[in-house]
Amino acid sequence: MNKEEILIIDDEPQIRKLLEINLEGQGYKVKQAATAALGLQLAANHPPDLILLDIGLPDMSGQDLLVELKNWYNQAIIIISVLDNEEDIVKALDNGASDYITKPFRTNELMARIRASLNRNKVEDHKTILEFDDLKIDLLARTVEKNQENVKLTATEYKLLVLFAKNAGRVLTHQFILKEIWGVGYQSDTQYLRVFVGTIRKKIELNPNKPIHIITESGVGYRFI
Amino acid sequence: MNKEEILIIDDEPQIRKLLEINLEGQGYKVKQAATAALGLQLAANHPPDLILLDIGLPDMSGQDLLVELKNWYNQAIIIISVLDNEEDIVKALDNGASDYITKPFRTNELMARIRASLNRNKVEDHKTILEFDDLKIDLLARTVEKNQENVKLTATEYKLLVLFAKNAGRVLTHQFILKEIWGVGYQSDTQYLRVFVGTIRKKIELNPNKPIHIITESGVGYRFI
DNA sequence: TAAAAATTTACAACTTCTTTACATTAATCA
DNA sequence: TGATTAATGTAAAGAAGTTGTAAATTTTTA
Repeated sequence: MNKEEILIIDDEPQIRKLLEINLEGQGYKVKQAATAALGLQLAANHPPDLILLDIGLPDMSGQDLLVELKNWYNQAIIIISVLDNEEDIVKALDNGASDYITKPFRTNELMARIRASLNRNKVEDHKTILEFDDLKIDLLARTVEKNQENVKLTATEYKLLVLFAKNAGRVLTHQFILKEIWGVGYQSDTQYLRVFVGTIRKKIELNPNKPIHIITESGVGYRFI
Repeated sequence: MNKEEILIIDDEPQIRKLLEINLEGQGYKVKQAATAALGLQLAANHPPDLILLDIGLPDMSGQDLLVELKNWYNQAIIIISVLDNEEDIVKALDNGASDYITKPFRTNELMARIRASLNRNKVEDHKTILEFDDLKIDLLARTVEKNQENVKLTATEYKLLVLFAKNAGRVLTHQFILKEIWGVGYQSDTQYLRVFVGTIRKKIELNPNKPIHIITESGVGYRFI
């Protein structure tokens, strides 16, 4: 099998080095760019399987680069950001980043995220039956089963669950979810989300107090597994 | 056994070629059309066992062609679409498509879908008696029995019940049902549906207040079990 | 033309959505 | 760490939207 390629766009040489060593150790092929301009060029020349993008770049805002890339690059982009900049993270996720990780990061965790994102690329998101452990969603029949038993969801609950399931593993921001389900203009009604996530959890989680499917990412949104 | 025939309607030659090679490799007979007009003509001349229809055709909206075909063509139509465009897919399913797959697709998956659809056709074609617990529908004799007792249904009630029974387990939207039974143009007359579902329930359900066969999916449609 | 079926109307019953109030949990900072 | 603040979760009530039913009216069928 061919080595999977990962492009790192980050201005700090020591971070690049650290990532390079770890990623190559995992058997990935690594390319590097210290500036947004170079990163864009490398990505365009030979699209990698995944991009690691530092959101705080000197020559161009990482956000702009992200938007630029997302115009044509359909694979996973994982954002690297300093810890205390939650606003940037949320914005990046809204702009289509698939995941984020904060500096300083534990390399194990980053590697796991990378594997998950690469996997997701491979797995078809065109399936009509989505399965997650004990949970099964049949998009054609429009039915949901937990342990072979039919679960009755309202129209909105179903829409929400499907949105989560189609983006399994990804963090979806409140904003994004609200826009997708309720449309533009409801983006401050995060309370809806809490109520609906609550009712869905009651229906699909074995233990709604300790959800294993719909995970809360405090301050950001939710992640479905 | 005769080779099963599959008609491909797609304007991209390379997709057609790809499909042709794979399908013939699986032992199917393949016909091709690059335009909606030609596809319609070929289908009419010699109805294939299954149609693969690209929803983004140049000369005619794939949705319109789908509606056109569904007027007389009773077998499986699998939609191929570029975008994972929820709206288009829902619309296509409402218009009677049996399945869909988005480009780029893995051929293995498509082959599996085709086999499944062809199988379903066969089963449906051959089955002239549909049974669900205490309910028995004889399509040839055009009779319905509840606990061995004959149930008298009007023409519309019968059509509706058969539609439900043939799609047992999946949710049928109001739109879809109205189009199938009353035809295009009645798609906002959901009140018909309520009245008819009511009368059918009175005739086939043990307890019409707590239906076990025709289940309401509020805001969406009905599901038959 | 009479009977049956389909359509339409009106309203009751029910389900789902939204909102509010408050409890619980997570994040922050001295 | 523990107190404080912010974010999330839950329950419940009222509003809004959907569905069900009976019955009157129109259309079709025999």
